[in-house]
Amino acid sequence: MYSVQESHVRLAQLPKTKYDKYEKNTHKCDLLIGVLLIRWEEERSTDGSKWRFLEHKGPVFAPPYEPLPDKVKFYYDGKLMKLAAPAEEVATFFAKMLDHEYTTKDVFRKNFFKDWRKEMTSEEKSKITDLNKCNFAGMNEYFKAQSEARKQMSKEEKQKIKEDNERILQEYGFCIMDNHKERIGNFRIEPPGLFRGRGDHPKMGMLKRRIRPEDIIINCSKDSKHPKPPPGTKWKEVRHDNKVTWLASWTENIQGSIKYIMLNPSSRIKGEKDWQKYETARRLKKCVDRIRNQYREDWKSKEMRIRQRAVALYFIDKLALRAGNEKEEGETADTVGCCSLRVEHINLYPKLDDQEYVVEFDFLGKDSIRYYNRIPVEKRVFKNLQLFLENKQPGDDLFDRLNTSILNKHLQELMDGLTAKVFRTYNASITLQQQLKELSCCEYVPAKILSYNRANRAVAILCNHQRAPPKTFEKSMQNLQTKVIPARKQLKAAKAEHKASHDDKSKKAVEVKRKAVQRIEEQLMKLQVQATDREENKQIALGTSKLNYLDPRISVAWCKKFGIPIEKIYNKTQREKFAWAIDMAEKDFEF
DNA sequence: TGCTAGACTTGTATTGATCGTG
DNA sequence: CACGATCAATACAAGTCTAGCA
Repeated sequence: MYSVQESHVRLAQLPKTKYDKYEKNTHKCDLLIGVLLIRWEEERSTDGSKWRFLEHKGPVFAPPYEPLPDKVKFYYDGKLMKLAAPAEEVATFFAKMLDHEYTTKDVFRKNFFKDWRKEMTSEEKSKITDLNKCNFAGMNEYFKAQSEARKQMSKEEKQKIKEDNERILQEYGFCIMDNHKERIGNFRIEPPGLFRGRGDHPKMGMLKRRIRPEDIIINCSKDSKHPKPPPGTKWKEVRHDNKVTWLASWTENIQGSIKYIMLNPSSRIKGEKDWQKYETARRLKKCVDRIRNQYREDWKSKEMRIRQRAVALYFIDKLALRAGNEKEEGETADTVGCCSLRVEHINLYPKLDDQEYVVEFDFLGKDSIRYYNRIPVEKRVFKNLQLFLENKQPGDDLFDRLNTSILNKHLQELMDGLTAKVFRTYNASITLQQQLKELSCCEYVPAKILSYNRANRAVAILCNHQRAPPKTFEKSMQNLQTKVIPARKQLKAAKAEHKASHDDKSKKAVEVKRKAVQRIEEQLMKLQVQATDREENKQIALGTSKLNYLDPRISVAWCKKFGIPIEKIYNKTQREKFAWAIDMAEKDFEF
């Protein structure tokens, strides 16, 4: 009926011709194949359907709760108490987190306690009225011992677990979409637990309830073998919607939002979408000058809404800010993006140090990561901002005549498929390309990698992808330094010996020493490069931009141009995700 | 026009596996 | 070979954006 093919095999075999027609209009590939592929492409996109055939085995559920052994004690107000399973389970969620800062936060404790009480029997409920009187220490110790025991398991036991996991992966971790076997991204249902919101989240500590088959909607094709629910249970629904890409979904109880099971980034469906994203960004490259001129003109508009739109777009373009959708107050942490900036988030300085018209940004963005930046802007922008601030309170919207929907509608008119986030993709990718051109230095491979990382870093800084310095940072830096010093000494010694051996005219010995010197020199250089890289990377996270913003073809082309093995830039998973680019891009690829 | 549900991308934190070293 | 450091994989939260409805 259909043939099953490994995804990466297909990617390696097929796309050359298929992608070529998008890369260059002139392709030398077989015309017939080209035509077929074009038809295949069109078939795929015209009616919005994402697949024709989809078969999978459904999700893997969290294991049922196993009550604690009797030796594990819980005390309330100093008195021993045995909890019934439902309340005990929720108590273990809290007990496991005792070392975490969360459990000291008022909001977390309050939310937890409220939801915990809902799981109690009426007797438990009447006794347990104060979280401060609960003693979870016994439970906490038990779980610590458990995790310790897991670490101490014998090789055989560990091997057994590994094999079991592998078996589950093989059975549930793949699906068949159209003619290919594809890896599923998250085939396990999230287990119950306490909700851990980021930042100042009003719902932190609430109980994330257990998901049952009755909560799950299955999506697959009619003519496939439908997944079976676990014995004695039923799915909420089985549907056959090929306009969407997900295999299963359920509604989560904290925010009431929908969670999905979808395919791995290595899958065709994700890869094509990713590629499309970068093609949109490349189209923006062609018209970005026009758009920039346009918004600069709009700074002078008679209409306030147009000026606001133009200034916001300028920020999105220049600073790579996110769009900034409105959020429901009290449902989530108070974070903002460009369109939702408030008066309190910026400061204006007509003069600051030796710069004019400086705007200072200070706000919490996605995941409550702080964005702090001071930048000089053009006088017109500055004057506009002053105007927007007139008669406003700190809590008022900076752009009161603008939201993401208005902005995106405008962008759509400027270019087909253009939205606010395309600017982030475009600016990230173009920055990488430029930086790679500027920074590329000597032939030494580790130094080349360093310059790649620097280019990557420039992007991460632009996108504000920060991280807290790793806890082990100082120590690992020291470790590196202690390696560098002996290497220096050795080098010196080797050089001296080398020189000395010239005298005895034993050519062989000289050669040996020369090699030794060279080896140590290389080692030393490698260490120094490593140390520099790490220092510069202290509080910047490179992963997010590498995975989501940088057109992988730029990196692939760079590798090909300088003969750098792709493995130095992308690990196995990343190579799978970017298989399309690795296959497609030649050394002269231009973003 | 505004609102919401839904689908999909992006992001950090945590967990698990692997690697290099004493 | 045990151990900690490091890197990769996983988990899941938090964004963006669209479509459809009143």
